[in-house]
Formats: sequence, C-alpha cells, structure tokens
Amino acid sequence: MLQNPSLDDVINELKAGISKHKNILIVCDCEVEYEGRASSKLQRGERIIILKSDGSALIHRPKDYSPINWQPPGSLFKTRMSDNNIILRIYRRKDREVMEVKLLNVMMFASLSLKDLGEFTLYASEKDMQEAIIHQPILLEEGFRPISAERPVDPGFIDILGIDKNGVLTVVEIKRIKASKESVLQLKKYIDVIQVDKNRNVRAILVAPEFSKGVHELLLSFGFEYKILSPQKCAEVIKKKNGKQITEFFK
Amino acid sequence: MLQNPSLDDVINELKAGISKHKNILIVCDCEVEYEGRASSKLQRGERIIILKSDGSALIHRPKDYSPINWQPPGSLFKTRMSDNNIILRIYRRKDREVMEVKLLNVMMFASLSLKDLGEFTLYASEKDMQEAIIHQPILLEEGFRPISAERPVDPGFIDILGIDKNGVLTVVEIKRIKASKESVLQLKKYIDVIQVDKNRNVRAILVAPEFSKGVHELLLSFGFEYKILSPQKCAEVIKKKNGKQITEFFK
DNA sequence: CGCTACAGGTCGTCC
DNA sequence: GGACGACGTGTAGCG
Repeated sequence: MLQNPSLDDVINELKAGISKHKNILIVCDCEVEYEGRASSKLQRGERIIILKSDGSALIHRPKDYSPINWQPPGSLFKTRMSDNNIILRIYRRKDREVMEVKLLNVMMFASLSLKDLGEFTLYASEKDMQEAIIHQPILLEEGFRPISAERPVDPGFIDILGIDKNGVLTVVEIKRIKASKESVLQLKKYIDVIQVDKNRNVRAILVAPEFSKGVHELLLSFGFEYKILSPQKCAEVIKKKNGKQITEFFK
Repeated sequence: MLQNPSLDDVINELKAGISKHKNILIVCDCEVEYEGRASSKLQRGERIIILKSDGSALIHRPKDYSPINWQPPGSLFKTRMSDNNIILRIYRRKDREVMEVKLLNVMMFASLSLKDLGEFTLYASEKDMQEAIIHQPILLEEGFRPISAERPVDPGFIDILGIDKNGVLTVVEIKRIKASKESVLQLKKYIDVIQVDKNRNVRAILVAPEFSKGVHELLLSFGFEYKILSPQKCAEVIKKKNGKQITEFFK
C-alpha cells in the first residue's frame, strides 16, 4: 500500500500485482480513452480505479452508480511508460475493445489479496415466484393444478401452464415487479400460440405485485385475468419449503 | 487514510466523511444484507466498498464487473455500532430499499476529496446515428428527406420520420448494435400506428450494423426494408461535422 | 412520479 | 459463439 508514490514505484507494483493476480486499487489523476463497440474520451480528473484478478477493470468518478469506463472480465492488462506517465492498456478480445488509461499522478496505490468465499443468496426472483406457485398452487387460486413450468412455445416460454378447478387450461405469466402493457402482450402472444382452436376455452392470468396504468383495461379487452402476488410472499414460501427440506434431510 | 485502523477510528472518520460529502473507500471484512425489490444476504468476506458523495454505494468482490450489492445515487448513509461491529445502513426511499453492511474488520479506510471536472464524450451512440442520418440523409439512401426525429406516437417514439425520393412516407428505426426480431416488432408497432389508412403507402426501414438470424425473413414478411450502417461510420460523420462547426466558429 | 426506450448495458442459459 | 430474456438492471427524457 503506497501513498503519493512515484510513478516508478507504481509501475513496478502494478506489474507485480497484475502478474500475481492481485486486486489493485488506485486513486489517481488520469485520462481515459476507449475504442470498441463505441468510442469515448475522458479528460483529466481524479478517479478510483479497480483492477480485478478476473481481468475486469472499473474506473469510477466521484459520482454515479456506474463506472464511467470499464472493461468486463477476461480482459488483459498491460503497462508501459510514455512521456513520464504510466499507460495502462486493457484489452478485450471480444469486440476487440481497448481501454487506455494514462496515469498522471497517483495519490494512493494498493495491491490486495482479498479472501472472499462468502456465500451469496438472492431471494424473491421471478424463478422463486414460479417455484412458490408450483409448490403451493393456492397462491394463485384454489384448485389450480400446474402441469409444466418454463414450457417452450414458438417464441419464448410460458411461465406456468396448468389446469384450473373446472379443468380449463390456464396460462400463467409472472412478473416480479409492476406488470406493464408489455407483459400483457407477452401473455397474448402465448395465448395466440396455445389457443390454436379459437373455440377452445383457455384462461390467461397475469401474476404480479401491482399493475401499471391501463393494464387492467388491456387485460379486460383480451378477456385475461390477474392475480396480485408479491415476490416477498413467495420468498417466504420458498424459505419455509427449503427449511422443511433441510429438516427432512436431517431426520 | 488509515491502514488496519480500529473500528472506533473508522466510525469517527466514516461519520465525518459522510457529513462532509467525501468519497469513501473501504477495504474490509464484512457481511451484507439487502431488502427491497428483492432480498439478499452475503456471508462474511473481504471486499472493496465505495461510498460516493452523490449517495451511491458499491460493494465489490474480488471478481466480476458488477457490484455484488449496491445502492443507486440519492441514498442515505447512516452508521452505528452494534456488538463491537460497525453497521453501515444505506437507505433508498424509492422502493424503500435498505442495504446494511456489517464491518467486522477494516484493512484500509480512505476519505477522499476527488476533483474531477474532466469532460466525457462518447461517440457512436444511437443518437449519433440519428443525427448523422439527419445531417447527411444519403447515409440512408439517395433522395431521402427527414421530417422529424424522436417523434412521439401512441406508445413510443419514431427515431426518424421522412419522405423518400418518390414522396413516400418513411419510418426509420435505428439500432446501434445487431438488430433482433424485437427491433422489427418495434418498427411494426410504429407502422401500425402511422398507417391508419391501410391503403396508404408507408415504407419502413430498419437501420443497423448487422442483423440477427431470422430478422431478414421477418422484415420480408412485413414488407419492411433494411439498411446496413455502423455507429462508427456515423460517429465519423458527426466528428467531421462538429469539427467543421468549430472551424466556422473561429472564422 | 410514471412511461418509454437506450446502454460500450451485463449476465446466464440454451442451442 | 449467436440468440434470447432477465436484471434489485441504471439512466435520460418527457409528461
């Protein structure tokens, strides 16, 4: 870890860090150029640079969520001196993308060996909602019996296909966030494919925690139905189910 | 800037840095929980945390382009001690999202005042393609005259609306990357709205650097046309045009 | 704030 | 490697 190091010290540490697959953190005054799917130029300023061991690189300005310039994992790092500045060249083979950083002054340099084996779990994805409904169909409605999930149709997949308590074929489309008109049209597409025989009775249900303006009307115009269901609720069900499985596992 | 500081020192610096709207960089052993549009839990491990002055927060693992947990700009930072650990609570009003980081051990802490006024320019955006075609319609085809750009229609916007050399109304949809079937359907949507009178002759042209498999067939089935044009080519035109403007400015 | 479409989107999954 | 869709997508522009 170096504070206000000379560029000579930085380039040595940089080369060493890269070859040892360390994670490198640099706070510096720099310029950046990018050329690839688009091209960009970033004038001189102070930024935070992260070089990761998987070959990804991020350049962060003092504002904004997203990096102003970056390179995805799998990129190659190369360094050289030019006009008493360090040039850091980051090359990505796919799309032949190049990002070049000119380091003019380094305020802080750190070469890190981060140990991170912590497990990451995300709950309440759309997949979770699907599983929850299949595991506990009453979440959708009483008497519903799922037949298949992620059933491939001409263009796309039907989230859940099932039979209702009256034996009517039912297509279920799930959204984990507020459903838009787009979602209704997606459902329409599936119905058009499924309902080859126009006289055959098929139900369509859009499941979401809430619905955008105009969606109810659009659903009505197609004769579709809806069901309010939150991903959090589904996450609860999944958690309980998995907990039970673990209990059963230890029986 | 602190190396292996005590958590007492960190929380003081953290509170000071947050109130002074500094950019804060932490390398530490931590756990993270998130609750909002979904919920997630990240077990203990060593990570890089960036807290920005605009209220955005990023937690980076030693791998991957994207942060494992984050909060977009405008979030509120709050700190407290709990069981001899620092709890950093980052709250976003929209969607009532909460991210809580438990700092167990801090390897490095830096409170930074980054000066970054450098200008950023990006070329080869879809907007550039639009401007290039409007400035130099021959990029699309000989005799084309643009009428309007970003014209709002029922749902959405028509990239460019114009008249071809034969006086026929022409809808142009632009993609800066390979155009998919989705793009064709987007164009179809606009045509359906524009072409109220089915007998009225309207041309539809999809402009993109390349086209996915099946797109040509879909275009054909709708009677649409296409034009190969790369964003890089358009960027050249725009650069030349802007250069000329600057020249004219100094005349 | 909601709706719409773009983004150097990224990322996983399946073919 | 291409095609397709999800993402805690984020972000800008407009009403």
